[in-house]
Amino acid sequence: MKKLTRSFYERDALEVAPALLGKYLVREHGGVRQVGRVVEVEAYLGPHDLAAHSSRGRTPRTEVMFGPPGHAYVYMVYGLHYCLNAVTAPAGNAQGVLIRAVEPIQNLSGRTQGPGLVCRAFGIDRSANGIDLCGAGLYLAARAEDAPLGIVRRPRIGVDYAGHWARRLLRFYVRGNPFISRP
DNA sequence: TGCACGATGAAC
DNA sequence: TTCATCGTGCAC
Repeated sequence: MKKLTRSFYERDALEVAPALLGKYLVREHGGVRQVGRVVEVEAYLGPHDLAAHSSRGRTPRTEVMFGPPGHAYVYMVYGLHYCLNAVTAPAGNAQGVLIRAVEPIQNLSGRTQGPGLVCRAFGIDRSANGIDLCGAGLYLAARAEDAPLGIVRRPRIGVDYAGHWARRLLRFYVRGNPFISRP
């Protein structure tokens, strides 16, 4: 497997999101290696995207989003769950791609069909916020034989408050994959 | 300093 | 469809 490099992330989230499908999310800690195949993602396009956290400006929480690409933006939702994003585009653009679901490949227990469940299965919490995805510990990687995938585009989930941004087709998933959070 | 509300998941 | 649960962001 080949770890994705900074340049992979240094592009518009609209481009990075579908490119992440079929890639592998890897976490190595305590001598254990967990692997999941990314099957569902959402793109958040920056401060002008009213569904993106960065649309409220640079705050302590969104600081990482405004930073350099290839870093993990992890936040808590509903006081209960964590969500993992990869920061994309050059620093200051405040874009990101939310990892919504993975297909379990190695050392993952429990369901992984939803952003909160992905973090739970990988043991990802607030302490992972800001981690460099181009380093060790937590990263995304590609396999050599990368067969082309059927990709489905849908509106993002849980962002109905975002006006017309809620209707844009910024959610991407692998066609026919049984591990997506919902059709 | 207080308060309304989530980029969710599970139960009913 | 409802509820759990708490950090954030914004209104006073």
